[in-house]
Amino acid sequence: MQLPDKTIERLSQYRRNLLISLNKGKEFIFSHEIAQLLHITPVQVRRDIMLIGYNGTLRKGYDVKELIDLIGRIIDTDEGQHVCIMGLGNLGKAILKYFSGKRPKLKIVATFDINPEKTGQLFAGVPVYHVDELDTKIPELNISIGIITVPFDKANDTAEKLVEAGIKGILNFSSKPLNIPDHVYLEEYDMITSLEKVAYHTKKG
Amino acid sequence: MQLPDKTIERLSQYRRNLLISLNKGKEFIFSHEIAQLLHITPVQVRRDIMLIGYNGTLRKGYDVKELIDLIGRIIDTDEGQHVCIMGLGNLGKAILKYFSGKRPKLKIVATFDINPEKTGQLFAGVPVYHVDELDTKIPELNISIGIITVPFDKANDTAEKLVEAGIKGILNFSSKPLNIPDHVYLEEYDMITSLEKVAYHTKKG
DNA sequence: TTTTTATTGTTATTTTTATAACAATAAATT
DNA sequence: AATTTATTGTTATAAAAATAACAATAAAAA
Repeated sequence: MQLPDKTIERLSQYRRNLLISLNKGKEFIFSHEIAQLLHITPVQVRRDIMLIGYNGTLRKGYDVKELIDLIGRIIDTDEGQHVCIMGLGNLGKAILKYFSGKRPKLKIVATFDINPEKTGQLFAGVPVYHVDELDTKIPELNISIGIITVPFDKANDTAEKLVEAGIKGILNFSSKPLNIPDHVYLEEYDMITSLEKVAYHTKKG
Repeated sequence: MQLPDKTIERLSQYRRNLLISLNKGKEFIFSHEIAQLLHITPVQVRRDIMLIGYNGTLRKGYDVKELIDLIGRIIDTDEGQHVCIMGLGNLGKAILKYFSGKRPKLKIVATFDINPEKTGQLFAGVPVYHVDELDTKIPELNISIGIITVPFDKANDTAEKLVEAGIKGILNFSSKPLNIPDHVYLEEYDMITSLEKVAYHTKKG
């Protein structure tokens, strides 16, 4: 099943909001209710749900639990994936704390830094290794996803090391376009661009 | 001039990379060189540059300095804009430090929190006010952009307060779709979605 | 001087994404 | 029992974005 990128993004958001609804005791939900949660149109919700091959019940809507489970089967693996953070500066620490516990199937199991004052310790319960240990720790801890939070000028080196160590996907916070081979999935997450986009639109208004 | 959203995003990235090239002493640059920096195609670069109405020199390329200046005139205002951060937790602190000094035309001039242990002090040289002071400080400090880093359940309240205080644009890190009127520009910056997107693509590979 | 080459600028085409239209139908209402 | 209504699922259309095609031309080479 080949899903559009934008659908994947929305599925992630559907699931998070559906979990909240489920916790509130909601068993069924209409497309227009999901749409309202995300501020999009009901058509788009139905289309996404169609694309993942789920069927709701006419006049009753979608079974919240079933939909959550299906989205999970699309995004997650059964065993979950292990994640590491490259660079334990302010941003790395913030991201580590931000994610911890939020997504059970995506577990941050290690962080890597070059500063010997940080390495060998635990931060927020997660071990801090030296970058030199990457080659052994990535396979040993079965890490498939790396989050890069190192400074601009170190980003490409870090990415190359991750690729060499056998990483499968990278989430890049460094605002530096990375040079990695096609078989490694790369998601750029550029704060400066986002803020400048707001600046542009704010300027006009 | 009505520019596509994606073009704006790339302009921001062009500028950052052009600044680096300029500092290395590069005066002219070809579309394929810019493309290489960002890992996109030269056609896309030329098209973006066409859209902003700039003209390069045949066989010589684009004047780096002129292009940087033009992008600045598109994204920034002459006087620059003032920015505030809502919530001084780990993420808020990391973002504050991350941005400080990076963009001279977008200056973080205040942070807001509800914790009385934090308010009334300085963090990284920026004053921390209580959220109750929002209504007076936003106009007083001429703040037009707000960055939301508060937890999920406080996000909508915070956004509403910003809107009431007269904010013009919001960058939302809270992973919570916000309920704000159309005249306020909203940019969602959802880390969890980004990570789950990587997870989905990594799973397949 | 003439030809070739490298590069820009722009129009045309394709692909991706979102929106609209609407058929099907279970449930509710009359 | 017949009609209306609300909702899903899907196909059709439109909009946005990316890519391809190519004309124009200055510079370089012949």
